[in-house]
Amino acid sequence: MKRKTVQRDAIQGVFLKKNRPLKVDEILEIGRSMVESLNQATVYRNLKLLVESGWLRTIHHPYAGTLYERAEKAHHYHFHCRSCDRIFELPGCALDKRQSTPPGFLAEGHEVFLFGVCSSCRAVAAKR
Amino acid sequence: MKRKTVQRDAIQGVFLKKNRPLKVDEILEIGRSMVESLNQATVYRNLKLLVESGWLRTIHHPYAGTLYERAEKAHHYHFHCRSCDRIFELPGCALDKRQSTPPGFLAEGHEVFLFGVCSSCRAVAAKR
DNA sequence: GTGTATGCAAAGCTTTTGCATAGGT
DNA sequence: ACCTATGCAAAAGCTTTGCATACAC
Repeated sequence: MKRKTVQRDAIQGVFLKKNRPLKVDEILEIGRSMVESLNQATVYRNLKLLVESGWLRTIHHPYAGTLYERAEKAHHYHFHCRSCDRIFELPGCALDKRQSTPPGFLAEGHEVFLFGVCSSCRAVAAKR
Repeated sequence: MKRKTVQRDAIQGVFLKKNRPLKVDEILEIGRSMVESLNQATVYRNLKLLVESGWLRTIHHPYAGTLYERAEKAHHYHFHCRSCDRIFELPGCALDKRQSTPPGFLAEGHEVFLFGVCSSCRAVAAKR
């Protein structure tokens, strides 16, 4: 049976507080400000639990590695700015599933990552 | 200056021979059948060189990790079959870039991974 | 002959796991 | 009181790096 622990509460709290995709070391660091003893292994174990229970979802960032975000958010894409290195969440789903899936294939889900320069970085570049 | 070596020749040969996305351990194993002494570190160093020179491209598979494929191939998506675990290359690009990119953002590239069941696995499942 | 690329081994990361024990129920 | 979840430390991938030497030029 799944027990309620202050550690898992803290980990979930981190996501509620930050409301953006997070890396494991960020979760650990922020979580420790809530529960001092919080351990790396505990974070990994709870992330796995939370993904399995459907509370979290993993994102696979080509450069930054694995990120986690709340699963309740609607399906969306991610945009990585190569200038400021931030990750943005893009609303909507612009993939034509029928066109992208060959006959006979069943697509159950997809992950999209875009790369480029975000609007604020472009504005800065234009000024120079 | 970049010297020609039998090791890099072999690594490139592996891609020409297999003509599909490959993992590092596959490249090492197949490459060793061509150059017995081929070393892991050499593979990693040459993969980096070949990516930088534009001969190879990396794919970031959410489960299998990093894969490499020849860069000369046209832009395409990847499909991972959760039943047989194979990775398929899907022709074409069905993403509406304008729709998926917010105003002010410059999208320079994107990576798409689809998950589901491939046609042959579906056929097998249907028979049962 | 000169200097880069290789092989080998060690080290760095990220993630997982074994084990004793604290703590939720 | 029971037994799961935690903390700690070690281990297990994957990738990078330092160093002596082989070999491409």
